Amino acid sequence: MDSKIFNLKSKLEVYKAMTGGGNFADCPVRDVIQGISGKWSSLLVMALADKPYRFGELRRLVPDISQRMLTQTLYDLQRDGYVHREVFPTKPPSVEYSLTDLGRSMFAPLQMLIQWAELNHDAVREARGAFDAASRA
Amino acid sequence: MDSKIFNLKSKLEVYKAMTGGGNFADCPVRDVIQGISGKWSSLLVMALADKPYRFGELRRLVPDISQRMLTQTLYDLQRDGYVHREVFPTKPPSVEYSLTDLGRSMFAPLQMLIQWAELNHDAVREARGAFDAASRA
DNA sequence: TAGCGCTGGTCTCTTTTTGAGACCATAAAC
DNA sequence: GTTTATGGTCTCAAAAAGAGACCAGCGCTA
Repeated sequence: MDSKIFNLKSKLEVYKAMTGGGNFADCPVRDVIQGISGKWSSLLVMALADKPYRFGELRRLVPDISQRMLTQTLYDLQRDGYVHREVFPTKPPSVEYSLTDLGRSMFAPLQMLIQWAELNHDAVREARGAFDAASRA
Repeated sequence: MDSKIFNLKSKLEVYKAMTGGGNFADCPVRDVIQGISGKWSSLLVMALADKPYRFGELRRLVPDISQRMLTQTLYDLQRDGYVHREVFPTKPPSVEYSLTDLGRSMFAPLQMLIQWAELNHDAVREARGAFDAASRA
């Protein structure tokens, strides 16, 4: 195994060995991936990678997130160690959210995916269009 | 801008210009990212990156997915052009799912994230533990 | 001093999404 | 003739998400 990135074949074997059952349940990678694969998580990490933002600023930046989900997603990201939450005792108190070192470290590979998305959204939209046209026929 | 990966500051500006409103709504990256950030999507892409699998095989590989969600997630992945579905006229008919070129191309950056998760799941679990301990106190 | 707005939330209600599991047709194997 | 395997769909319950009212504290303004 000289490649830096293991191919998936061996990954599958590793998981099978780890979980003892030959399947993906309780896979640690799943645990981490699911934490950042929510509807809003990657978007917020992306925003915070730019610079720290306050609650209201994030709300305006992502206008179609509900206040409830913004609160909860930030809470989850904080719990998993990606985001730092700091309250400033102004009147009224303001709260600033920023990425931790772990968060920045995670953003690096996430950015690869974002870049791929940026380069390939035309291909995806085209595939979608073709598929829908075919299923209408 | 000599870096291959643009920093997010400029991304934000680009989106603001594109959407005209200075926010993340209708961002094309969101459109693509949300398609692959479902609970099961990345997991299935990961499995199919190994080799083509049949419906029942995937079901056994990911035992805690419901049949309904497996059907639907595969359908969505097929619609977005990541997965190819082929029916073999055996009795009973068998169906094989495989990654398309687009799917394989997307798996490359996804794998970076998977690798990060693999290397850092301890850090995440530790952060989670510390956070929960602190909030109980 | 009475109203208003701004802060970052929480609470409740409704709608959407997901999960659990029954059901289906076909044909081969037992 | 009963069971087994195929890849689904259908229905109903549970969980998650969205919409929007409400809240407390203070500053501003009229």
